[in-house]
Order: sequence, then C-alpha cells, then structure tokens
Amino acid sequence: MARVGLTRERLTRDGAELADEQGFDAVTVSAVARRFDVKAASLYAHVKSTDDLRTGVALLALEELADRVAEAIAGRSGREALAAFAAAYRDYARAHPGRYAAARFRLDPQTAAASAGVRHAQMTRALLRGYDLAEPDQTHAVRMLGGMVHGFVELEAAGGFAHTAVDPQASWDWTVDALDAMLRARAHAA
Amino acid sequence: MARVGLTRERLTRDGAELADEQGFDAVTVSAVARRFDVKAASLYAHVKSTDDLRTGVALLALEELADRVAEAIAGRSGREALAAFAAAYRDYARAHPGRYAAARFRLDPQTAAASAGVRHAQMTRALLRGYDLAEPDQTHAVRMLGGMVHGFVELEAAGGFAHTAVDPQASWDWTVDALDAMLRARAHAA
DNA sequence: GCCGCTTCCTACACACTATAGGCAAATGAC
DNA sequence: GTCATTTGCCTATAGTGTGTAGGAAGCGGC
Repeated sequence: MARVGLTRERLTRDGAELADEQGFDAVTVSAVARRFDVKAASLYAHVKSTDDLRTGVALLALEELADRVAEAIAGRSGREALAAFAAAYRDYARAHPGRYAAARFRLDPQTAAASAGVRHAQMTRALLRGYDLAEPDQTHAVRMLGGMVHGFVELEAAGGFAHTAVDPQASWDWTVDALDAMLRARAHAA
Repeated sequence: MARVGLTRERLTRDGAELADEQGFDAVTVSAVARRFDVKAASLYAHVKSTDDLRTGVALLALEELADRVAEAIAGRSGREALAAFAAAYRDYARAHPGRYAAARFRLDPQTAAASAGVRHAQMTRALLRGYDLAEPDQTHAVRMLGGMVHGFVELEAAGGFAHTAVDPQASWDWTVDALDAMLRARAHAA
C-alpha cells in the first residue's frame, strides 16, 4: 500500500508551497492530496477540514514572517529600522504571495491569540519606541504603519501599480521616507 | 410556472446584498438561486459563471463607491477634501463590507479598464492636485494614499484593532492629519 | 509469527458548477 | 380569442470537492 508518510506538518508545508504557486484559495484538501498522489480522504486523519488545513498554513506564514521581521529590525533603530521592517513585509509578500495571503486569513480569536500574530504587534510597538511617541499616539502610529505597509503591499500584489511607468521601488522608498518624517514630527507631540 | 423575473441586473444587485450579509465568498450561483427560490441552472441564462456573477458585483461596487467618493470631494479641497475622500472609502467599507471586498476582486485587464476603477484613479489624482506635487512625486503620493486608505480599512474590517481600547476613529483622524501634514510638506519639493 | 496500531484505501452522502434539452407561460400577429 | 414564437425556468446529468465510515495492508513490539 506504499505509505507516503503524511503528517500534519508535511501537509501544512506543502499547502504553503501550493499557495505560492496557485494562490491561497487553491489550498484545498483534494489539491494537496493530488500533490501527494493520495486520496483526499486520507488527509482527514491529519487535518480536520479544509479550514483547518488553511489555518495551519496561515500559522506557518505568520511564524515565518515574524522571524524575518525580527531579524530585519535586530540591532537597528530609527529610520533604518523602519525601512528594514517595511522591507521585510514587502519582500516576503513578493517572494511568497500565497503565504502572505495566508497570513491575512481570518483566525478565530483564541487561535489568533496563540499565533505569531502577537509577535507582529509587539515588534511594531518595539519599532516605534525609537520615535518616542506617548499614548495614544503610539497606538495610532501602530495602526497607521500596519495599514500603510499592508495596503501598499496588497495594491502592488494586485497589480494596481502596473498602469504607470514609475518604478514601484521608488514609490516605496518615498513612502518609507515620508513615514519616517511623519513619525519624527510627531515625537513628544502628546 | 411562476416566473420570478430574473435579470442579470437583479442577480447582480442580489449578489451584492448577499456579499454584505455573508461575505463576498458566499456569492455563488446556487446561493443566489436559493434567494430567488429558483434552481441554480436557471441563472445560467443570465450569467455565464460564478466568476461572471462576481465580476458583476465587483463592477457594481466600484461604481457605487466611485459615486460616493466623487460626491465627497466635490467642492472641497486640501485637508478637507482629503478627509472626505478617506471617509468615503472607510464609511463604504463599514456599511458594505461585502461590496468593499468585491471592489477588490481581481478583474481581467480589459474589464478593469472599462470599469469605474479608472474613475478612482482619476479622483485620487484630482485630490492631490490641491497639494501641488510634481511628478514623479504625485504618482508616489497616489500609491501611498491608496495603500494607506485601503490598508487601514482592511485591517479595521479584519478586526485587527479590536485588541486595544483606543477608538479607531481617533486613529483614523490622527492618520488623516498626518497624511495631510506630510503632503503639504512635500509640495513643490521636486 | 502474531497482535495491535497506524496509515491509507474504497464506498458513500451531499453540495456546487456547468451543460443540454424540455415544457409552459408570456408576448405579439391577426 | 387563438396560434406561433420567444423566453424563462424546469429536470436530468456529468464532473469535482468536502467530509464520514469502515476495511485492509504496512509496521513495530514481543
């Protein structure tokens, strides 16, 4: 009966690759089963449902992305840290579009609370410590920064920048500069 | 045989309502058929496929949203126009989450070119004329602004702001203020 | 070798997409 | 009014995906 050696972990990793190749929506029980050359029903011993499979991919992506961001901001501060932080997100989204989409997958509250999502929030706050913002400005800045990075990355991925000749990288650098200037201007402003 | 009076337009409108109620992913041929108390096969006389149905909803949402934005910025300029522009997007997303998601639906290039999407781009540029930016700064600003608004709205919709007590409206106002200050600082800076 | 557990299988019930072809209601000609 | 045509919705069917139940083959411990 030629055992393939399925594991929840292997299915999750394969799901992540499938997401990058065909999009996160293509991550289904039967698609992954086909890649292992196995019947779909066999996967149900390892994952509870398609939703469960996707949740696994989402958690993996959040973890990977948090690791990269952590490495990017380690030992840096101020503008340099901001640029590295933003670049970590953008580079990951460009290298692994499916995983990036997976990281956006809606998790139920307690799964989210136990995920690497909290590390993302902590790192964003850590980054902003360099700008010395008092509350509630710091929270405002966390939200603005998160929205900015995510929004830019998503519009770029969706092809929204394809109709103009201007290099997206230049727009990105310009935006990061603007963010830095904005945050510095608001330091101590509470 | 009790004709219900199906039309492509009625199916599209109903799809938009379904999207707001159950999410854009719930917009399927059979779900809409159920709402009209009709067999799924009957819909295929009016829409070519599920994708076609969703495209219709997306075009409707883009149109509606463009109308609202146009109304919001009419007769305003500068900071006031920026605030109204941003509020139009956010308010629409909060009132019609499914349609907002639909507006993000990936259209094939020629459908996109014939959609209200181009009005959105034109209005964004029109808004930025008030800040007197030279190229390529204007394009950078268009991208930044688009990303910012979309990213903030999406994170808010995804519940990303639920873990902190700070009022999202306050963060929104703070962000719009910061954007305005930043754009003014960059006027003529080419 | 044999027992027991795990892994993967077949079989099945059900839902959604999509096509083909049928029948009846609405519409227009007269 | 009635008849023919068009249109609208139907049934039937094939294909694919999800998820459950139960069966058989592999693998380890002894």
